Amino acid sequence: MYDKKFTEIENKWKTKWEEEKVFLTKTDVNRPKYYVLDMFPYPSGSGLHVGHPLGYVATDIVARYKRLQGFNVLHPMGYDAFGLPAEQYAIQTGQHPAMTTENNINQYRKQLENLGFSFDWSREVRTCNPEYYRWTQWIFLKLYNSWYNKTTDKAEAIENLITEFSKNGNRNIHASCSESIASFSENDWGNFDESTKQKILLNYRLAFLQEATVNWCPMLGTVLANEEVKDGLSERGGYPVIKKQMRQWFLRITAYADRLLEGLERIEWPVAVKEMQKNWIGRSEGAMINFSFYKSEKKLTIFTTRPDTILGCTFMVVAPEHELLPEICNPVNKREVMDYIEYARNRSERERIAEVKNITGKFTGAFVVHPFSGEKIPVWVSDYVIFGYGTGAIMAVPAHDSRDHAFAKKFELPLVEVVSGGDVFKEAYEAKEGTLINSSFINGMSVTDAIHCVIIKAEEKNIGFRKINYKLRDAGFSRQRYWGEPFPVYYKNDIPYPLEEKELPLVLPEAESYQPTGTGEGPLFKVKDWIELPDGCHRDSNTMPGWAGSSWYFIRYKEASNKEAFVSPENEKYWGQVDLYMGGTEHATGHLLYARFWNKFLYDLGLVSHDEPFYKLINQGMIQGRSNLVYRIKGTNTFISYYLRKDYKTTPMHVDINIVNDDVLDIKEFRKWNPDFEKAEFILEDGKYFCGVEVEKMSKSRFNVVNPDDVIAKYGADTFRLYEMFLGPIEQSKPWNTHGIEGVFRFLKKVWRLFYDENENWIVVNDTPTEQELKTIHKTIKKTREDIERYSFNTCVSNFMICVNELTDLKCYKKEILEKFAILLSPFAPFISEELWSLLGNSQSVIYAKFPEWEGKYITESFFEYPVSVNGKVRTKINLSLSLSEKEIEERVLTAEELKKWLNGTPVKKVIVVKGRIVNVVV
RNA sequence: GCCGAAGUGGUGGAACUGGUAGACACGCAAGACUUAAAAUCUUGUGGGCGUUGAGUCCGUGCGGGUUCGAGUCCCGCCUUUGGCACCA
Repeated sequence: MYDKKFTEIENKWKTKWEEEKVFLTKTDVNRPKYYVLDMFPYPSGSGLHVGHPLGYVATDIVARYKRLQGFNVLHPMGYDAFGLPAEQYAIQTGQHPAMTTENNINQYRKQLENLGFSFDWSREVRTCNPEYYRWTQWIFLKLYNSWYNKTTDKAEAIENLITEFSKNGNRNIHASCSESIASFSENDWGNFDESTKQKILLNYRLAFLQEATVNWCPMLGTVLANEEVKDGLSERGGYPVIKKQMRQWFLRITAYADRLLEGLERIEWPVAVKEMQKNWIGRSEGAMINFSFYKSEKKLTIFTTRPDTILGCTFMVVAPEHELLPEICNPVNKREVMDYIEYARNRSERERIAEVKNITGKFTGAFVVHPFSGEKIPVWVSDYVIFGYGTGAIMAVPAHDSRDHAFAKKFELPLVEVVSGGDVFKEAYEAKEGTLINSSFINGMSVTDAIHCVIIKAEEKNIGFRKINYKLRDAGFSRQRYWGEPFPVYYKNDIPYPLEEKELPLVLPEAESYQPTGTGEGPLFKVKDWIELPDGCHRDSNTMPGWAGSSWYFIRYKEASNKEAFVSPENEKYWGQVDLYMGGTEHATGHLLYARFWNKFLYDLGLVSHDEPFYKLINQGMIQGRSNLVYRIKGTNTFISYYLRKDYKTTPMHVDINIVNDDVLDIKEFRKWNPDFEKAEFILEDGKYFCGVEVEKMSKSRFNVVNPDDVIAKYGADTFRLYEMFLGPIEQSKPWNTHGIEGVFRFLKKVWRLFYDENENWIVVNDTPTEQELKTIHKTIKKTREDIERYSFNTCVSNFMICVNELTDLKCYKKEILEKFAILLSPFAPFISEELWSLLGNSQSVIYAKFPEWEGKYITESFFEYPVSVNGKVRTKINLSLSLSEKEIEERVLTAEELKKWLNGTPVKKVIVVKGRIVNVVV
């Protein structure tokens, strides 16, 4: 019986697959390739839980399916092994992160192997391995040695730029750079000293150092990326985050903003992820417009997306950090304004967000002159204007912007309606519909026309120009951390210089302490003999962020063993784009954006062949935990059963789901579980203690983690795989619930019984299949193909069940049929399929089999039972030949006896016949 | 507030381009086997009315619309969920 044998079968094939290296993949230009990839895991200390494999099972099915179709399939796995948790653990326990990481990886590997995945382990990568991060550092140096040429719209070597500078200065250069650089001639360039040259070049490099306001987390002692900060708190740990000025490495992702946006059109990704990336990039079209200060040469430049409302501008607002602020302040207001700047600086990000409704600001005493109306307009300062976006200054149009409206209301500033259509005294009218009023030369125009007209006019007057702005910021790339890639640079007189390629990898040195210094230097700062170089130069004490290694690992898989290059051109080209990429939504704006950026950069250098790395993306849903709760009556050691708890004040507590059965607590085990509960009292109902239930994230602290190893021990990996697929569509999140697993297990037992009777006698015969049997199997082949192609794995499993139910009813034990079925099942339940395949007399593994083709002649029906409806309601069914024409069907239906009572003599208006589908009679 | 996704039996879900709603499975109920339990097998299972059986009405979050025909398309609402949130 299968239920006694599955462990033996699974162990047998696991060993055999490994011995025979059946999953080893080699480049083969004579076969079409298929690249199917999972987002590689961070090997955490708690191992895999049942949620992790969901995506892996799906990709493994696709990988095995594509192999059966003759594709050469690349299906690798590796580990995102650098990162914070290992380091936090090291700080707590003093164990080297390399050690704990290695242990965790071994644990993961074992668990993954138990699940029967067809990974080519010879290609495994670990981002913390020097042989891997040597190339991460190499790519960093490529970024450092490149600039973005806007004219050719791609990254180019920095040498070209230097050559151009020495020929023509920077007058012809159109580049992405940090700040606008004063123009210089070829002579100037020649006369600049080394330090000036390097500082200028840093402005152009794609990896560059910059003093910048960063998210500094004092508790973690590190800088965090925007996406690591949620609501002003660190995502990890939930500690407060403040703004701090620091010199950091940045990657110039903003140079790629437009291409990152455009590329989304050419890939098949979930709309939600595309939307998120679009929002994150945040492209907005508008204009830069200068307002001259009253009786001054100085200008205030603002960015607006609504130049049409310019005549409705009644005041200006600048961010507290705005550089002009100190000089433009009227002496009378200066004191107050300076106090305000100080106040704004000391407000943490969290306070600022929490107090959005608390509008603050000060009048600077300065005025600008309206470029079109000539009116004198006051300039205010407020922290509702963000320094980091646009120019850090805005023209306020209270009638048509709700933030300006609120500000005007609070400080009693005037308001002028310029677009008709709303009640602007009540609330700002922000719609782009309506006619311009009170607006001199644009009166009567539509919003769209007015926007265009104002920009043209501003360009004519030389006070402004069309401008596209992005929310996307250059990516901070320094972390004050130990467990990451060291920067392959050294500093001489505070100027960074790259290491030579042959000096790579720059290996992470041993450290005595992993504690952050707290001063903004990384822990490496304390490793003096590493950080300080004999010639007086020094290294960077920071390391790269977690996403560095994961931004290109999908390329390394194409040739993980290459010692001379990050990948050879042949292998890169052969495996090309990732055809299917599976992973969680949590990487929508982090990993997936950075990986696209790095890949586009490598594409510009001609190092990869596709500018979009991942063609098809699927986000697998989360498997949530199903927690159980017990309720302790406050101030006592008495626990009250779930349905009785309402009359008491109780504290809910998570309880280990392993000592709960069908929500009933095992009191004996509970007493043993924690010494505090040894003497606990219980108030029961029907002699049972019922627990509460909550569906939430699976985590150790909630005691709701289900380990796949336990499920596999009880039912086997095949059942586990089938069950995870059977739960529902792959993209959907769902709670783990073992109730249904029996059904899938039963199914495999039923499969087994098509080969063996209840006394374990082999019952397969070589007889010729009947029409019915052929129909069943060919129907299933067709459906399985179609469903895998659209990633509908749950319906595949249903269809296997239907097929087996039918074959069981038909008592079909025929080799010809069962052999086909074993192949169909093999991507989903590889172990049992492999066993049955070999029992059927095949000496080679089922992975070398050919996926069966279905033939229309076995499936085509000659008759169809037409549902006949009258006025859209199904009234009867009439069995008719499918060869009948629509006219003939109509005649047969109208004369049919069964329909008489419904027609009841009423004249028939119309008959709709859909061949092979339905007949509808309209009366 | 803005943007996106989704609401189908007691439960997970199916229904691909509008064409027999509830496939498949869980659960439940009844029965067979068994001293008994488990396992296995058989039958039933959206709701109401009716009933020996047939029958018949209602039913895919709610209200409207398009259509011979709507779970599916359109409009308006409600709920759940994910993301963004002073981005000018």
